[in-house]
Amino acid sequence: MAADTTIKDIASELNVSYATVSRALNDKEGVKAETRLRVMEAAKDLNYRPNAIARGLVNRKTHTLGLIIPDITNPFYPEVARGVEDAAQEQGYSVFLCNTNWERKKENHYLNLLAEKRVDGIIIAPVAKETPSLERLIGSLPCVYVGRSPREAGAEFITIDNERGGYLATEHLLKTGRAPVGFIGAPEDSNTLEERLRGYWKALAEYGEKIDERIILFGDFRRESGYNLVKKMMAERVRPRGVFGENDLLAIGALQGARELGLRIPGDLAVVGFDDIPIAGFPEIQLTTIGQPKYEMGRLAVEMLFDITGEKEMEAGKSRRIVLEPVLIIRGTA
Amino acid sequence: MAADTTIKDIASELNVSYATVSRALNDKEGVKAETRLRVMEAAKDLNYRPNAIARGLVNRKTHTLGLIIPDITNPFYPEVARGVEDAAQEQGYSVFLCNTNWERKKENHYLNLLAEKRVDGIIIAPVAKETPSLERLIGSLPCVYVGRSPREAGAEFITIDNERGGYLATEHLLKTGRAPVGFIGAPEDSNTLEERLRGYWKALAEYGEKIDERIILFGDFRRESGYNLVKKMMAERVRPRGVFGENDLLAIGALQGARELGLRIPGDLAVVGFDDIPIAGFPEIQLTTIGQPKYEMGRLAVEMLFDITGEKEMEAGKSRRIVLEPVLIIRGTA
DNA sequence: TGTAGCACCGGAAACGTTTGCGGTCAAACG
DNA sequence: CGTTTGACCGCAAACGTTTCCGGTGCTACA
Repeated sequence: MAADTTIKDIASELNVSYATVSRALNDKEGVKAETRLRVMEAAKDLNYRPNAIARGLVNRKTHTLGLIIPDITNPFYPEVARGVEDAAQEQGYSVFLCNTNWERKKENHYLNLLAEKRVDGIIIAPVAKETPSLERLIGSLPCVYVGRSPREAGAEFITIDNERGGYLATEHLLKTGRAPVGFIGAPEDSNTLEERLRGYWKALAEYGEKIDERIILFGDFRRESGYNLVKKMMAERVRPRGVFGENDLLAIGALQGARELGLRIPGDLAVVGFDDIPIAGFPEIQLTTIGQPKYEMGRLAVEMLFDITGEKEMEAGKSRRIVLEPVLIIRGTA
Repeated sequence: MAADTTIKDIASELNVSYATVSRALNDKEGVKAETRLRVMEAAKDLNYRPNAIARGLVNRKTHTLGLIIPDITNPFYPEVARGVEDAAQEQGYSVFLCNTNWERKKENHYLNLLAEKRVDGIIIAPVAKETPSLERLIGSLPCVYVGRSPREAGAEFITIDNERGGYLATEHLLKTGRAPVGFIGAPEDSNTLEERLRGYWKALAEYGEKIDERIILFGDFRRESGYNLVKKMMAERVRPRGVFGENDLLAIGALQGARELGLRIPGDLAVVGFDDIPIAGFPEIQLTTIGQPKYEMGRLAVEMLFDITGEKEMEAGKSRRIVLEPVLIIRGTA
């Protein structure tokens, strides 16, 4: 709008070259202390604001990160978002927050956009099992996956062991005598489904239970889905006495659906979720679940990114391909 | 990293000037259909990606918005964030999400950063009653406030009538015979406190109750604060039979603290909150509260922004200074 | 055949920085 | 007094685009 004052304005005001102004403003050497002072002063007077766009063009660096998440409305993601934002800001970076709403098309769109905007790196919690459009970018744009370990070798990631998490959840249900236990999940090819489901299968197998497709139900990631699915599940002939929800929102929905059916929790039906979102710990909910260090994962993702770009090396001994150990948090629902 | 291919690469590949390439790529006229095709093809072959930085420099437009919110972890804000993101994306804009963590220093920092990055506009849910550093920017950078009406004339905003909301909440408590009713709020100079508190006062006055400082308590914006504050309040000699929480998180914390004290809700203590975050409607919570159209507010904010910049006029009749009517949502806690 | 008009294209400036290179000037050295 | 040195600074190129202005060649008309 109102024409910004540029480095040239300062230069002509002071009768120096604008190279000098640039040097003065950036604390580069080769400019007299007095000149530097005059420049600083003029800059303040003229209300000068460096143009990060121009700067980015010549430096080929934008000091900007892209963060792609599927659903900012799911309390899991804001937590990791805070982690990445805090860590990024500490290094003077800012972040583009992109919400894919679980749509691959949108994910794709944002991936391209971020590449065009020449962000210095991307952190992504992908929508689905695979992200082909990203794989094409890798190599030209540093990237770390969070929450899922990507198929391709060479890609960096931070995640927890989803299979083990699924196993732990199901095992807990089984160990406390809740067979048969059902599964409530998101759409078939979602990012973490497969692994968590595999953990579920594994526990079933280990405890001599067989897989029953009638109580393995898929919907979407919203709470309502858990609510509907549990009702559907309870209408089957095999009535499960335990349910494992792929995430907490789903599990909480299941809780609510079950209660509406008149079931007592955990007496008639035990429920365990995944993520340990803040609400899960509310006294009114007390959801048994699998914990993930969300905020820390966000931070770590940024650290890994900076390690790749050379912006800042990680502490020795830290890997760029981290899979964290999930922990079972036993509360009231199982 | 791997050197990006530029418009010049395409040009030299095809033995045309890069002006022509630019025209072809941007669907400008003045280039033969056949040439255009050849350019498009070469662009695809060379995996060309327009450089938004360079583009932004010459166009003086970044197609980027800044969104500043105090706490992405409070479910209120992700909701409005989704609104702005969706609306922005529809016009081909992306958004910088900045989280101030209720710190004015960080807010300030981000304001400067966004200005340097030459975003095309800013949407801000401010930390405090006043935002001096922003006021200096206004005029050079289009901006709309959300959730609070700024002091200065001329600034655009979308908010609900916080005073009326506070009034409605308190009135409901009073009308149902819950006097004395206490107030739980955030730090003294927070963005919405004053107005909501004024509504509280007004209702008190209207119902012949007098203000009792002992049951007007301030903490921060987290749930824990509500939890602690209600306990403190209940230790006073004047034992309130109703509490109005400045936001839902606070109110829910109060709920939990009160229950832990052995109080029955709403029998012994009635609680009403503000915001109507998703959890408030959970069967386990059933918080009576004041509703705000969060998502819509986000959308409207960017519409207003685009109206200012001339990017896209708003529908006729819509104002750029909107104060919405709050609605009381009666559920189980009052 | 000369010329006006038009479609297509190229040259070059501009956007606001950073930075390599070279120039000036004074001090210091022989 | 001449030369070297080093501190300070200016010039100009570069980053990757867009866009204005003009030039070329062709068609169509007089």
